[in-house]
Amino acid sequence: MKIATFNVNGVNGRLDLLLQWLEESKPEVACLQELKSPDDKFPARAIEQAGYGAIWHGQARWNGVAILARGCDPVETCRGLPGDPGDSQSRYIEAAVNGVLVGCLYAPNGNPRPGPKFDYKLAWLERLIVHADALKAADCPIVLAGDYNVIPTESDVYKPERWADDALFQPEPRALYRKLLKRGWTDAIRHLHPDETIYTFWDYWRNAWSRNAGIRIDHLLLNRQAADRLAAAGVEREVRGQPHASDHAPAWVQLRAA
DNA sequence: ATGCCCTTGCGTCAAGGA
Repeated sequence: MKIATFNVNGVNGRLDLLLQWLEESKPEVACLQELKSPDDKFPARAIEQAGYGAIWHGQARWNGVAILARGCDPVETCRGLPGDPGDSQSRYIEAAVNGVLVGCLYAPNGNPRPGPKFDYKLAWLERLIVHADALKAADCPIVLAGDYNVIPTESDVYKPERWADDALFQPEPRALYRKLLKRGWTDAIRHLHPDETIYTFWDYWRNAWSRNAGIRIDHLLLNRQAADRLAAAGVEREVRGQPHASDHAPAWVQLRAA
């Protein structure tokens, strides 16, 4: 079972690229972020014609997350990250698909720092830890996939000093990410490829793609049951190199059947 | 210290992204 996460940077603006990717990559489950689309503009018909059932939590202009399931409908279990009724940003959606619980998340960027956006990022990640703890009660494989907007270590960035002042690479969000791992979640890609240089995002600016000036911020975190079934994981870099591409590449895991 | 590039929206520039 292949589960992928892809920050599409505009689900309508890049619909053709998304459909082409679904056809070629054929994930059983696809977690999408940065839809940049309100709910009523989500391209549900085109995605259905591509063979995918879908649930989505959109928002005009920014944010927005969706879960796609090949040949079936995801069974929604949660919409919006719990823990703050005042949080109206569409950054979390969760569903059961063929016995696997999948959380699709888009963590806040947090820039500029310091300031309210950085505070919101830290509070959001704290809430994610609380929710992830609660999920552990479920006796099934769980995958928390998405754009965490956290560069975990110096190995995950082409030039650490360039990102030293950026919210993505601050000690606080990195500590929260480590806290998640310590509580029993496995960073699938790093687990299988401990020494490889792997990026999932390349800035549109400064020819970052052609220089391979990337960072790794899209992660798939696995609970114990999912980690026990982990067969392979990687990043589909070639997607980033296409014309009119998103600034992120899809990342994926392959889980063995139970 | 800032811009760089790219998206969306009732837009003709602003705001957000990372």
